Amino acid sequence: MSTSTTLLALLEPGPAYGYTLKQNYDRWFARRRPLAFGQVYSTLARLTRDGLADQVEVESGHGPDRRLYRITAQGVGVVDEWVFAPEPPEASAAGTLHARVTVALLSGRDPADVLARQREAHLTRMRALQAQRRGSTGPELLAVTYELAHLDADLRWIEESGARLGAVREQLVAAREGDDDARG
Amino acid sequence: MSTSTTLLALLEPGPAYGYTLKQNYDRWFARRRPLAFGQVYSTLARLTRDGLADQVEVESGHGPDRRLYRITAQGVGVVDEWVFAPEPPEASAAGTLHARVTVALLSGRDPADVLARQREAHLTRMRALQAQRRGSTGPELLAVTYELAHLDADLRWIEESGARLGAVREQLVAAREGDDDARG
DNA sequence: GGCGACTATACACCAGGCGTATACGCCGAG
DNA sequence: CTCGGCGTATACGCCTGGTGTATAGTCGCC
Repeated sequence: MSTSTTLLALLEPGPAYGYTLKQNYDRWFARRRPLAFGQVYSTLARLTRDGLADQVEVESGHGPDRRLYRITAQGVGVVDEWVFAPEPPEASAAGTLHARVTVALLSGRDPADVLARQREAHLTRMRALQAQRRGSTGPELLAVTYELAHLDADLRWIEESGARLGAVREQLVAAREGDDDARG
Repeated sequence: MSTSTTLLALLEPGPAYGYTLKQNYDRWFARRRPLAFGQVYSTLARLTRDGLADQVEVESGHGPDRRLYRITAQGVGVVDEWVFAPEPPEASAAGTLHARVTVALLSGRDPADVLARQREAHLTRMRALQAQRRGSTGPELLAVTYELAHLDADLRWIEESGARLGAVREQLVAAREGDDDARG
């Protein structure tokens, strides 16, 4: 939902072609999630079908038809809602790190190793971002800061969890023994 | 990739039916991402096709055929790699909050309002989690702590960004004026 | 005069995800 | 005893999102 709504939002300042839309997208959001040309057109088709955008003009002649898309009033409503509606709770912690640690615990792999490797990768990435941050202003500064904040959150969690792994493992074993589930 | 690998990992302790697999999944990961029954079977089909799992037995007679699935050696390798490989950088900041603030800035909506609403929602959620946390041990404590850490990261970013919004907006307007792009 | 870069779109395909249909057994209410 | 609901178990169809590739004209340049 996020990608299509983002594209829709980029139509708000005025009508645009799929191609220019993609260029604008790259300018602001490529850092967060790269986007293929192909997807722009399928997304525009869906938005049109759903009444959130419409084709204002089809300019034919030189090359392929150029289709000018415009956001509808309904589309503006959707963007509006998306922008201001707080994220639902579960989306806040969507990373896979926690899942990976859980799997390690369940499968007898060493979770401390998982944490250690992730910690190294994060530290490397943070150093790069901190360097980049010093030269940044405006929107880029916002983006860099956002990523740094979440890497930092992961690091704190890594420290805290690392200290607790022993206790967690015991809990888990106990929980499993309470089972007697049907397993071949 | 994460969901299918997670299911695969749950096959490691021993062969299982799709149904029991889903129950096990719910037990450990439902908090993070709910999973429909339907998806379990299509995922198992893909895993089988790709040689990461195979059918060990088809038990027919009472009701629908019960199919027992087993992880293959290759499957174990895939889980192993996934568990220990650090997440790629871009995945760390996958939330939409930053995107929503950017859209607000681009579209003339009030980004401070976006931040304020998200802040309220986060604070509410955090109070609930902190209460839950006091009664938690083991794996659940890990999960709660993980989410809390990321909510906290968002809050810090919200504070920091809020103070900088004026400067960011200027940067953004300047960048746009440097354009003269082909727009309607 | 042909080659590459840029503008512009369409199409086919795959994975992931959601809802619903199907089928059997068991158990309690009436 | 039978009917309906619940638990076990799987299959199927459909949609969204995402990726790659084909197509086609235009422009500049050597």
